[in-house]
Amino acid sequence: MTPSPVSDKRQHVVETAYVLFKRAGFHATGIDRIIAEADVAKMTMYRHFPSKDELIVEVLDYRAMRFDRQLDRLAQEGIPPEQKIGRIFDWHARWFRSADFHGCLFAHALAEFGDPGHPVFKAVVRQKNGLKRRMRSILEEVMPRGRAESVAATLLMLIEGATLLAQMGQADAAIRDARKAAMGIVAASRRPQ
Amino acid sequence: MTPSPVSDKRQHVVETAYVLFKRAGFHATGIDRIIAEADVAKMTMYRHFPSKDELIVEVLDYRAMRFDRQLDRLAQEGIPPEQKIGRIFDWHARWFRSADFHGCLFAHALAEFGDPGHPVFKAVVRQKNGLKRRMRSILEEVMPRGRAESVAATLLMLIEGATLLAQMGQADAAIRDARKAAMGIVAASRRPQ
DNA sequence: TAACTATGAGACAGACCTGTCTCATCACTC
DNA sequence: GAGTGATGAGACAGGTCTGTCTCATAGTTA
Repeated sequence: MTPSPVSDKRQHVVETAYVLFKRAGFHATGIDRIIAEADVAKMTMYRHFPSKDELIVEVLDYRAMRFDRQLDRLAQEGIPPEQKIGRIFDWHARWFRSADFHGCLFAHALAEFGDPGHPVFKAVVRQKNGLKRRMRSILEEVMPRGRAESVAATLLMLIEGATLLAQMGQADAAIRDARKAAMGIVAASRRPQ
Repeated sequence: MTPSPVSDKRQHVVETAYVLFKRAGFHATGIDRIIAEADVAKMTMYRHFPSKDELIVEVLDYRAMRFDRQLDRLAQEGIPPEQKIGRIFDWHARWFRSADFHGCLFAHALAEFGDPGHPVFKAVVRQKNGLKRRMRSILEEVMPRGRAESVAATLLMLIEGATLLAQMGQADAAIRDARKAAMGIVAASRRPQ
């Protein structure tokens, strides 16, 4: 069997690193631990990723891509914006309840890499702005652009806050309250039909 | 001069560690760096704090106390709850604009110490619940207890989300949108006078 | 068969980590 | 002057960190 042109070892390292970073954090997870868990030689890892930082960026970008694809699948044409936004909150409710939930990897990355010039920081900003943009374009169906931007930012804050509360063990109340607040805000800003 | 009964070296270490943790994170800040910056012998530190983890908890508790005292000073009897809540958001607006703002140290601690049994994790939960309780007791003046709990949680989520967006360089828009949403939610839940 | 590529295995360097230990010093008290 | 308690200075242990290096091996391709 010819291995796939872009090696599957590479992807395996990314996915293993993701699990470990999620559980223990970035600085606390050593390269040795990653290669042991992935059952891969150290040089194999360093041939694919020139440094740990670049591996971290790769892991974040990979997760951002998976996240986007999942939300893409939820998006269904022809349903009202309220329902589209509601599905995004429902997705988070399911995430909070999942077995291996440990909070938001991107928020955690921001905590450990606070320098705005750092590639990891930039990867986080990309992901968060992506989610905001997604919600904004949904909202633009029923409100002017500037208003949609504001409401999208508010919804993003509710989601981020809910994720933090969920990590502190208040998942159910958090997503319920956040969802309710979000629906109220969207309704209040909606252009009357 | 007799040194104060509870040594001032101890407090000096706490404050130095706070600045370093805030800038670089917890794992990335070594003991050697802390004692160098505080200009203190290593044994002096370890005589006061049995381990780095306990120093971290001390730093967090110290910051939580300072935070509480600052919000206490803002609380003025006789003004309506809306205004009391508004002042909390204003406090955050000023914080976001301050020179050395690097996001929320407690949220960062949660990112690096995700084990719910860890003393650092518990210190974070204490602080966040404290802020929620503060807002809840303000809201109970004008709405029933259960409603106040829900609204307080929502305001907390807005604040946490705004802090995260502020760290990503969107401080002004974030606090403006969060404040506006908060005021709307409180108004909608207010028991009519 | 020969060449090429990806990988495995692990030694190694050099730095950094937390935490312990000893010994000297200094200020204050009795 | 003797004793006491807090501190300074730094060596030290034992471990872990990232990243580099060499050499062997296996599988595919020409």
